[in-house]
Amino acid sequence: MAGIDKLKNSWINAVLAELRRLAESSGIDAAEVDSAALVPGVPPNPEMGDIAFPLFPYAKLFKMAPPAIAARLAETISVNSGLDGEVKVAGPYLNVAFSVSGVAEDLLAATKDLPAEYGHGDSLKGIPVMVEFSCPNTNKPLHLGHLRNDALGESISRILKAAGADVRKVNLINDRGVHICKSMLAYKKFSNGATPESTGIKSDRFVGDYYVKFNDWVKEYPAADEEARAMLVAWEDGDPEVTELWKLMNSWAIGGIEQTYKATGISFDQVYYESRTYTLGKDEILKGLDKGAFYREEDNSVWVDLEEIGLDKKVLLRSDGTSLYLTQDIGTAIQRQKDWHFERLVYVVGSEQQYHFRVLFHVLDKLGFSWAKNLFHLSYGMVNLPEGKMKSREGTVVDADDLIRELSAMAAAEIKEKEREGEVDSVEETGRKVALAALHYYLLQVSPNKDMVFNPKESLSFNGNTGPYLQYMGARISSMRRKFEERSNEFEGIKADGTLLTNREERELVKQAADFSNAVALSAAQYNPSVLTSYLYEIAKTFSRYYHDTPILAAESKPLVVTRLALAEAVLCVLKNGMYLLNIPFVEKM
RNA sequence: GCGCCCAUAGCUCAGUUGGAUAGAGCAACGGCCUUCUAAGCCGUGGGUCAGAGGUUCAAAUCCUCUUGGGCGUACCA
Repeated sequence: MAGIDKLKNSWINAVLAELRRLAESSGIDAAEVDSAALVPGVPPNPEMGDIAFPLFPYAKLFKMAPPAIAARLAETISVNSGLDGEVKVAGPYLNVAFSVSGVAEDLLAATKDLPAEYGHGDSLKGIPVMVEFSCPNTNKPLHLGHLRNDALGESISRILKAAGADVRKVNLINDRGVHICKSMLAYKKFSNGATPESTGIKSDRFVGDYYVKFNDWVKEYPAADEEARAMLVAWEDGDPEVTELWKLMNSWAIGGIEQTYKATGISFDQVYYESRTYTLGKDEILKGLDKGAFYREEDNSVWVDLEEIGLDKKVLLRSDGTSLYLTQDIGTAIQRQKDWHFERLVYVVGSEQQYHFRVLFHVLDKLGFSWAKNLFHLSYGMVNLPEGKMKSREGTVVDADDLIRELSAMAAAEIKEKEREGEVDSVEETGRKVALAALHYYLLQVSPNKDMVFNPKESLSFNGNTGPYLQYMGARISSMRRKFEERSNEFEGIKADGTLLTNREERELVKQAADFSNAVALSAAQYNPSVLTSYLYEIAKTFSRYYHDTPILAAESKPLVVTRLALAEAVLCVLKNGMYLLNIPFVEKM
């Protein structure tokens, strides 16, 4: 447990002990003091203390007004507890301003040399968690909606891992179905053998363009739909020519998508392909049928009755015996459990599929799988434009590659405008990293379950509550470190001393930095990276104010320089590790 | 129709699980670059937390209803 949690706990125990003492002296059974009712908070401003105990819940028991209880506790608590700290009565609250020097010492020791594990915890220690995300189609390139999915999936995977879980990231590529055949058909009809190489078009976009062509074509030639379906049948029969084309176009689509993953820092431990999983699940359904979990209709289709969970009924096998999306997901989940014994499986999938996952989890439970209770749908809302939904028909879909390219160019232009070209290592590379910071922060600062609005103009901002702001603070501290290194001989043998950190911002920074692992744990428990975006923005802002007002390298004594720099490095450690959890690139210079 | 989700400043979003005067960024206005990067710092204005009831010492937060919006409710994925 971090120093700050220990300190808080000892004060909680001290207040409880004091409450019991007060009870006994008032002729009340000390067992009547409800420890669960004592929920400490944080005073509205730091001058009022570091921890607050609202005493309303005890008014009834003591038949005293809360301010009177606070006053009585304050009289004796310091002496009885032996704890070091200033106790302040603020109306019905008992506030404590404790000494942070012990916390500061722990913090400076724990963050020395910027260990990448600082902030990691064990709230999910050893739990194998599989996280599925992205799941693209191979008929078109990624768009803004995928970027939210990818950002959430990658970030929550990193967060769960930092909370101690054993995480396995998996993708399920939707590489079969009639939509793929549509691209293939249009390619056969219109390409004249063109390739991504011959045209210089990014390969997933190249495939997507034929999907668009198909949709134009089918308006004039409705039989194209029928031809696409026929092609799917030929594919399922293993027709060599169709299979060959399918392989070729899939390799283009997937190759292009992988380039985008690389550009955005997304990766997977294992990739599943729907072309190989789409027949799974059938046997399991038949087993369930034997056990009486499902029932067969006269037309031979198999159904599950969902009345137990307040829903209707759902088909699991078509009358011709073939699988559906749901059936495949059942089979895939079982297959994954065989591949890797997860305790939890998190599906990062849009909120429009909530119904699907309720059914999926329920069916797996009915089939008797113990792990079915730990399946979780991390449902996220849609990304809309200021004008409304993105619509491919109206061409308002924001392409992922285009967006990243535009953002990167804007960031690069900003670097030039600020005349920092000579300072950064590479304008292009730094611009790209700043762009990703803006994008990922923007997508992750919103609670996942909510729909969000993406305004292409405003969202591209690099000022204020944004990813680049975090990068900027990191770069500033990095810069200070370099300057310190140049003069390090002046400070030989001088050690950081936590007791020197006494001003308001220093105390705040110590407390905030010490709280990092709690923020990580909370973020993991809630499957919500926005907990971390808020936390990091707060600490960055505190630091920004601090170094604006307080000289660090020019502090009045050498021990103070060393100590303040160590504090800055503690903040840097938090920023760096925290940004990693949000997939926001760290930059030494910007 | 039924189910799930959402509604907080002009705009985009937070709000630590029910606690102190509801916060931040953007936008607007006003200050601060011979001093560790001005992608910054400080300040001003801006709110009936959609509305109405209820529970509670205490509600943006929990419950009910109403209004407005989104998404589902396929032998599609």
